[in-house]
Amino acid sequence: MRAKKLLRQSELQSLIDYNPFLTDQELADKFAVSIQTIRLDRMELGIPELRERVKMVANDAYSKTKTLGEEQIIGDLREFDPGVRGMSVLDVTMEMVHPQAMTVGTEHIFAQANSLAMFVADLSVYIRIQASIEFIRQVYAGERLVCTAVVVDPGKENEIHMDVTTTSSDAVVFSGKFIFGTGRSNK
Amino acid sequence: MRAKKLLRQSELQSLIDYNPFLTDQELADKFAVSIQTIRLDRMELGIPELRERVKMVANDAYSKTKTLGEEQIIGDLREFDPGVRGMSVLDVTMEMVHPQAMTVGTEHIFAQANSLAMFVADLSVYIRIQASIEFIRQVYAGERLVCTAVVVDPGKENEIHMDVTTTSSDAVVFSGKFIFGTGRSNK
DNA sequence: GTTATAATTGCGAGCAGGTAATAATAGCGG
DNA sequence: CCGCTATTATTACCTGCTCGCAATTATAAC
Repeated sequence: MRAKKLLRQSELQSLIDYNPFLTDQELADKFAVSIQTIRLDRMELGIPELRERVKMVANDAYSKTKTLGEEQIIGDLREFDPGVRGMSVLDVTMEMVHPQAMTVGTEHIFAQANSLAMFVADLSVYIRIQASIEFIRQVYAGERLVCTAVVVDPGKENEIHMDVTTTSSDAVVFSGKFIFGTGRSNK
Repeated sequence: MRAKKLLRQSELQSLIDYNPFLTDQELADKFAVSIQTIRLDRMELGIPELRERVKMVANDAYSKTKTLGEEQIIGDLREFDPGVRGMSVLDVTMEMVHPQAMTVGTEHIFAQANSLAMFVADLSVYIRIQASIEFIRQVYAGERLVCTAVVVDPGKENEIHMDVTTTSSDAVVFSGKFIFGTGRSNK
């Protein structure tokens, strides 16, 4: 008797982990058990009700897309000399890796570099951006990416040139040259 | 009177856009109006109830972390000829724009292009990627980005060359040349 | 001013997906 | 067979709505 219950509860746990959008009724059907049993199981396992689960997922997602959407800098800004140079640090989390390869999507590496460069250049609006970039090696979860952006040629009118390099424990993983066309004289 | 209503509705729209977790009661308080008015406004604007909104965010987030984490393609794959060419479509949502400038972060445009290119090249693992890219103009929420990736030089050993172009209603917003170093002979 | 029309507000019922509490029943181990 | 756990049933209540209908208030039209 006890075995059956434990089995069901562990399956319930992973079922809900996998799909948090299931109602108690649906779960009860899957296990051919009454809805009350499911509720008891949830209580014993400390699993909140559907709506709370959905809310949690939504909140997670929301704060995640917010940090990716509303801040300028992807990663933490560590050094900053406006119009001159800047440095940011990005810790690679599991969410950033493609599970099959276990490597970080290059879009994240690019996003860190690009956002830092734009922030240093103080460009929320651009006319045109050109870049020559290179991803030198793959990056794995747990690595700490240190990105440095330096303005190299403030000479030309309406253009800001910038060198951006990302390293992980002193090995270069990304480097790029950015040219921002601003449509304004970069005073 | 109609002016007041329209103003409130547009504010309501952006309020909910900004924070979908508000109940009708909370919204009614903010506008110093009855809860029924809020409900009428929501209906006229086609805004679903709180729980539906939360569910949508959660679903989005859920499928997003899945597509961004478990699939290679950011955007919807529309055409695909393995090793030859591919096309993907990405609808720009509010979450992708930087609110100050109302323009899309270039990292999203890059992510679409890069992931499509890697998918067409069938590269989950790379040795080195070089790219020369250009963001030609800014992109705003609501635009539909159509990205095309074409393999242009399958000649060289251990290298895949690819041209990637992103357009929005037939105007080019991004173009890039990617060179993937594979460390394998591309059969 | 006096209507027509639009906007707002106020109920009451009902629904989904629960919580909480309490009671009845089934199943098995000793 | 007794006792205990597991399961099921029942009921009341909750939130955040929808739906339908009526009443009131504000604004525009004549």
